[in-house]
Amino acid sequence: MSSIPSLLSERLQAATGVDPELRPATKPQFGHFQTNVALRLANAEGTNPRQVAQRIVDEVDLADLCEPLEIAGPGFINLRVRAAVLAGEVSTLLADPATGVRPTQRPEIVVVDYSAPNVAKPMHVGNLRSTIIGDCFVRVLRAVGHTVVPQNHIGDWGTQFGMLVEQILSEGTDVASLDLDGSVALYRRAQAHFKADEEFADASRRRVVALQAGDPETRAVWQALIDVSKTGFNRAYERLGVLLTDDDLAGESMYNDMLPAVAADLEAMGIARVDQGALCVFLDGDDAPLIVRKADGGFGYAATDLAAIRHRFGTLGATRCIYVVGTPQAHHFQQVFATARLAGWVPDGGRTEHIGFGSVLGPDGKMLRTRSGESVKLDTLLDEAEEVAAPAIATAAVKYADLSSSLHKDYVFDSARMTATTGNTGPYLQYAHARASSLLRKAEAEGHPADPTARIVLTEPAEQALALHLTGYGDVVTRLAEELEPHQLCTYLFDLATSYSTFWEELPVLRSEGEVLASRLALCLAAKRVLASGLSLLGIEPLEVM
RNA sequence: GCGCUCGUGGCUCAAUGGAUAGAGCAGCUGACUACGGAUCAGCAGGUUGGGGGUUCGAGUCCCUCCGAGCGCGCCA
Repeated sequence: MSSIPSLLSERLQAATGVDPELRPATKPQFGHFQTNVALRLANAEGTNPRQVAQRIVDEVDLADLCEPLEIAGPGFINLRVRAAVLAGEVSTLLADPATGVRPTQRPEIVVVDYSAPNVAKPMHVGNLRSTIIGDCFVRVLRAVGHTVVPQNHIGDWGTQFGMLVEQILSEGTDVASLDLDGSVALYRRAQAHFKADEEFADASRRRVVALQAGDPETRAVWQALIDVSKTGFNRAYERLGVLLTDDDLAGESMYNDMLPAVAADLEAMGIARVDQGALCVFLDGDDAPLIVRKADGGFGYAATDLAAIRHRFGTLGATRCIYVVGTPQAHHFQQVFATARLAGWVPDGGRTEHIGFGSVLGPDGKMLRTRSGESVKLDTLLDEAEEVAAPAIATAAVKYADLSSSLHKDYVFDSARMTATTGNTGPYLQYAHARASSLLRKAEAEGHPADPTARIVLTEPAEQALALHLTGYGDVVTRLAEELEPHQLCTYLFDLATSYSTFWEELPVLRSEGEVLASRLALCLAAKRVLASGLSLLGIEPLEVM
C-alpha cells in the first residue's frame, strides 16, 4: 500500500522527469497538495513557469485521483484529491491492523542508547529527557519493522565505586537494606570522607584496583549497590510507563574487559598514539584529542564508548546506532564516531547518530536546579505535575511537553502549561481520544456499533478535511522513523485532534441516519484508532475515559 | 581564543529553499434543550535579533555583527 502523496508524486514524476517535491497545501483554497515543479523546470529552461505548469497539467494523468488540477500564483500546481478517493483511503485505513503504519522497505537492527542513569544517584531531569525520547524512538522503530535493541548504558563503573565500596565497608553498612535514596546519602558521605581523610582516600584508590581485578568481596558489595539502584531505576521506569527492563541493561562495567583490546587495536592501526603519556586519537580539524587511555594507565569513558560502538555494530549486528544523550556530549560523540569509522568498526552504510537534546529549565529560564545547586529529581517533577492532574494524565502531559518541541531546544518545565487541557498538550489529545471513545460506546449502546467496513461518504468539508488528515498518518510515522523528530508526530496529532473536534462540532453523528450515520461512525473509529496509535508511539496512554 | 547550538507576535512553539510566515496560550467577540463546553467559530496581535550576500524565490543557505546557552587533554 502506498500513500496518496506518493502516488501523486509518482505520476507527476513520470510526467516531468523530476521529483515534484509534493507538499501539503499551505492554505485550504490551494487544495490538498501543491507542487512547485513548474517553477523549477521553467527556471532551468528559461521559460515561463505558468506555461510549463500548463504543459504538465495537460500531460499528467491524475483524473482518477484528483479534481481538475489548478495553476495558481507564479506557477504552482494545486491538487485536490477526489472525495471518493479519500473515502477509499479511510476504508483501507480501517481495514489495516497497523492503522496506516507501513513496514519499512529496509529493516535494520537498530541500537538505541538511552536513559543511562548513574548508580547510587537518583534519576534527574537529564535522564528524564533521554528516557522519554529514547522510549519513543524504540516504539516508532519497532512499529515500522526494525529490530530494535535498547541499550541502557548505566553508570555502574569508574573510580567513584572504589570510594563507595570503601565507605560501605568502613561503616559496616548492610547494602541490601539501602534504597536508592539511602545510596545517594551514602555517596555524599563517601565524598566528604574522601576529601577529609587522606587514609580513606588511599584506601578508596586501592579499592578501585581491587574492583577491577575482580576481588570477590569488593565485587559483591559493588553488585549489591547496583541492585539497589536498579530497583530504583525500574520504579522510575514504571512510573514513566516506558519499555525499559533489566534485559536492556548494558552498563559501562560490561565493556571493562574489552578496553585493553580497544586501545591496543587503535594503537596497532596507527589511529591512536601516545602523547603526554596518554593514548590519544587526533582527528583532522580537531584540536582536542580523544583520550583512549589515561597517562596512569586507566580507561575513561571514551574507551568505554569505543568498546560499546564496536560491540554494537560488530557483535549485536547493528547497522544503525542511535545515542540519546544531551547536547553537551556532541563533540565527544563526534570524536567517538569518527574514530570508530577510521577503525573500520562501522560497516558500510552503517549510521551513527547522536540525538542531543536541550536542557530542562526552571521558571527563571536557567538550568533546573534545587536551591542547594543539585539537579532536580525526576520524582519531584512528576509529583509537581500530579499536583494539578491525575497520574495517568500528568505523566502523559510531561512526556508530551518533552516531545512536542524540537529536541535540541531547551524548554521550561511549567506544569500548569503542560497539563492544560487546551492547546498543543497531552491532555487535549487524550481528551479528543476519550471523547471519540465515548461516542462510539454510546453508538454501540444505541444499537449502532461502528462498522469499519461501512461505506464512507464524504460530502461535507469538515469530514473531507478529517479524512485527508487521517490518510497522512503513515507518512508521518515513516518520516519519524528516519528523521527522529518526535515533534512532527505531536504536531500531526494535534492537527488531527483539532480537525476531529471541528468535525464533531459541525456535523451530527448519532443524530444522523442510515448511510451517513454509518459513514460518520466509521470516521470516528478511524480518528480514534489513529489517535490511539500515535499516542502509543509517543509512549502516551490513550485513555477511554478521563 | 576556537567550536557547537539557539534567537520567529506579550508568552510557549511550528514551518522538507516556495504563494499573503502558521498554531496554541493570554486578550477581545460570539456559540450551550450538550453525540462529554476539558469544545468550537471569529477578531486582534510579525519589518522572523541587526546588516550584507547567493537565488526567479530566504525564517530556512553563505558572510558578518549582537545576544543567550553549552563544550574545548587525562571526571562521566
